[in-house]
Amino acid sequence: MKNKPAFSPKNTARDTTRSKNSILSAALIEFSAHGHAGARIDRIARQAKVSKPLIYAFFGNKDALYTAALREAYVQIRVREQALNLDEMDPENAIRALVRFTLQHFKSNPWFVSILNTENLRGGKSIREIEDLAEIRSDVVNKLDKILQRGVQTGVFRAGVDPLNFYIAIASLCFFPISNRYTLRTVFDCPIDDAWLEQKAEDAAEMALKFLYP
Amino acid sequence: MKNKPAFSPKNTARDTTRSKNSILSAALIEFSAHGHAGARIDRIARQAKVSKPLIYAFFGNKDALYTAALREAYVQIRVREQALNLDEMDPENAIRALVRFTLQHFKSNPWFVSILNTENLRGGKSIREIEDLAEIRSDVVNKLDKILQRGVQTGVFRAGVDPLNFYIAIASLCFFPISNRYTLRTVFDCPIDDAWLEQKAEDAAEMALKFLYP
Amino acid sequence: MKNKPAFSPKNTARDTTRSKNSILSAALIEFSAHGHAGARIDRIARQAKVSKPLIYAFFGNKDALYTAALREAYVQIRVREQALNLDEMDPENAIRALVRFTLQHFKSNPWFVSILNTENLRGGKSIREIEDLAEIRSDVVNKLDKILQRGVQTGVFRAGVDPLNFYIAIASLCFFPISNRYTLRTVFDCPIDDAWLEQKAEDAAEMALKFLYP
Amino acid sequence: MKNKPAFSPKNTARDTTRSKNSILSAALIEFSAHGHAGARIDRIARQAKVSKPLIYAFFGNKDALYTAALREAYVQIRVREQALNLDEMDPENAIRALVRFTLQHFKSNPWFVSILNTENLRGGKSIREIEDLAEIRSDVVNKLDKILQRGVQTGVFRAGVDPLNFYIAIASLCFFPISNRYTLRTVFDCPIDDAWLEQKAEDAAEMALKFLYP
DNA sequence: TATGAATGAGTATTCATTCAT
DNA sequence: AATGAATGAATACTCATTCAT
Repeated sequence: MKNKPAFSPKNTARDTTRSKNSILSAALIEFSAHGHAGARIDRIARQAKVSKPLIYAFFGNKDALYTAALREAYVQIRVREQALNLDEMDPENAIRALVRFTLQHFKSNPWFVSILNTENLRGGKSIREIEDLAEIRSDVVNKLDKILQRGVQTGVFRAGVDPLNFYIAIASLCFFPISNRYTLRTVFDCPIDDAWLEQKAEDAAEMALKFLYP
Repeated sequence: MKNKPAFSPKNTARDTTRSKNSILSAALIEFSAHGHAGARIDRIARQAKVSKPLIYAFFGNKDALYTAALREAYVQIRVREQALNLDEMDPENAIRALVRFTLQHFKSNPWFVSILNTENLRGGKSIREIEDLAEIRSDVVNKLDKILQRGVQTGVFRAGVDPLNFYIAIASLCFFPISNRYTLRTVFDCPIDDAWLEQKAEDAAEMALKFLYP
Repeated sequence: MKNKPAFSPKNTARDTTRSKNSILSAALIEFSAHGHAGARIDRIARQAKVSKPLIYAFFGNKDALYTAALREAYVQIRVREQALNLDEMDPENAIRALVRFTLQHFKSNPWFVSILNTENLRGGKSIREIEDLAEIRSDVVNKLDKILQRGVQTGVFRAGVDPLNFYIAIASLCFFPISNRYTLRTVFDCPIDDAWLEQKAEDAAEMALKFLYP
Repeated sequence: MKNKPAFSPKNTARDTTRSKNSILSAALIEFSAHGHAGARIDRIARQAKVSKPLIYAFFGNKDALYTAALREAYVQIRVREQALNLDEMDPENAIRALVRFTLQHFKSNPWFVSILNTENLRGGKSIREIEDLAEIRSDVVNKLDKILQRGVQTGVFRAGVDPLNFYIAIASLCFFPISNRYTLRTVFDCPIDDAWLEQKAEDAAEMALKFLYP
């Protein structure tokens, strides 16, 4: 019981960070899987391999933990967005890449889709509380703006397209089929498998491009 | 105690129906406002002005009530869809009208958006249980199909556009800005008021049409 | 399981009252035995032979239950006070009887002494909330007033003694030795048994009377 | 991390005492403000500006800390009692001074009143544990004894009055109006301000003296 | 059909206490 | 001597569900 290795003096600070991150990851999973009301602190503690009181010591209460998890969701998704490099492609292909990436992004991080929906179901009660909004804001709109400008310069795109509204359109086309996959599947009796989503991405890219052409 | 007046024969059947509908309406409101886990049978009973045991007598348990409310949401939304008449318009205007209607539809029936999201958050656990799917399926895809065919015939639209996929694209463009209004508002700092949504509808119609042109 | 006697239709209303009273009695015992913070809803439920949710259904929360128990303590003590009849005694004996009764009263209803102390320890937070103060107010001061007036008339008591302040003095002399019996016992090493308290009552009566003589 | 300066040899003994006293003061405040069950080790630690483990290192557990705080209450109150000098007054004035002092004493040290009540509510569980009772016992009874003897000698007081019982009577008259101020205030609708208490002291002195006269 | 009373099994949160350094 | 991190065992309170009538 007392055989902790003596060569580990850095324990305190590091373990705290590890515990906090562990809790945050577990909370993110739990809240996106069960929603705000359905999430259980018990499960988060078990998943994070810490005790419940530690969660309360670090985060205060369920609401604050949820808010922290929501923020973490954005932070993680923004980190993953960094990987996207569109500067070297020609404008049309950049748009195609952006659309494919966006859909793929939502598909491979379903907890993000879920926690977004959860938060909107709550009327955005918690996202308003987040202070450091800079870390939450997406850089993609800026990237898109550059692509559009390049396209206008080369004459392949028409001018006057608002990058934010255009990005929201792309996000809509990519988010909805994933977010609503279960109801779509039953109501329209379509498979919603990888191939189907792949096709969605192609359609969306096509639609986006045709909207941009002069 | 069991001396209900014998001279009230209509009581039984009619009141039963009224109670059931009252419960269903209350449940729809409650589930879309609070999600599945956050909904409270107590509140539904109070809102519907019936006792809790009556709810259990009619619907069995919370899950079954939720499923019934979900079904009711679709039924109601399909009823409202009937009002839409597109046959008399020329194809382009019909598309424009369809897009505007769809966005308006989601905007004025936010409980539908909410309960759809709730159900998808649950992985579609309940919608699978609904038996009478015919009543749930939308007729809009058929209407859209006819428009597309008319457009192809008059040469204004290109051929080969799948009506279902095209409808899902339109739904995406209309659903997402409403469904995600709260996070969009905070993250992108845009107003999401009526004017903004109006503009969304115009953009969406434009995008849809350009996708259809030859 | 379904063998409840058919001849008991009055059940509902009566059992409710019985449950409420049962809870109230248990709460009174629990709060006076353990103080406000030390009291346990669990124990109250077990003692009252009802479930915890029923307590919450009837009383709302721990604080409200405590307030109700405090009120009940006063109500019960006032009821017991009614038994006291002093009109037929001569003034001096009436004072003696009043003092003896007061001490005996506190001695045989120790939960009253305890809950009074508990409430004062709380700064009177709850007694302020009680609405129907009439039921809580003691009639003893009025009775005492009459005795004093009779005594003044017969010349055995001096005039000008305020009945309320005089009653508080009597209450002080009777309350303190009982309320503080445990610390007194240890600090002054005196027995604080029935005989000792009996003697206290005689001393108090003597002191009270000498204060009244002209 | 363990680089406390070696040139601080006084540190050990003196700081220990300071920490202990700091804890004790904080505990006294906390226990008298919230009772035994309502007191929080956390708050005591914060108030005393030490860590919780230090409290446990010094005192063992909550109960032992409470006992130490109770003892400290008596010690402090006895220290304050030393100030009282009655030898130079004539017996009647000495009694008056004693009564006034006693009431004033309770009024200006309300934590003493509170912790006494708390301990009695606990059935004296902890005061029994205190070993060094000598330090806890009041010297006032001895002082009072001398006054009574002087009064008997000068013929102003009657003989045969037991000083302990008489002191308890005085304590009763002074303790109760302060201890029970909140319930008295509400039940009898009297102010319980300084003037009222002042009057109480005069009444009590008057009552005490009349009890002593031959 | 309809309901007020009642409850078992949770659920967020707290608190005295200990561990590891 | 001293502490930040951590936890087992409650504790007030809730909620879907059922009982008795």
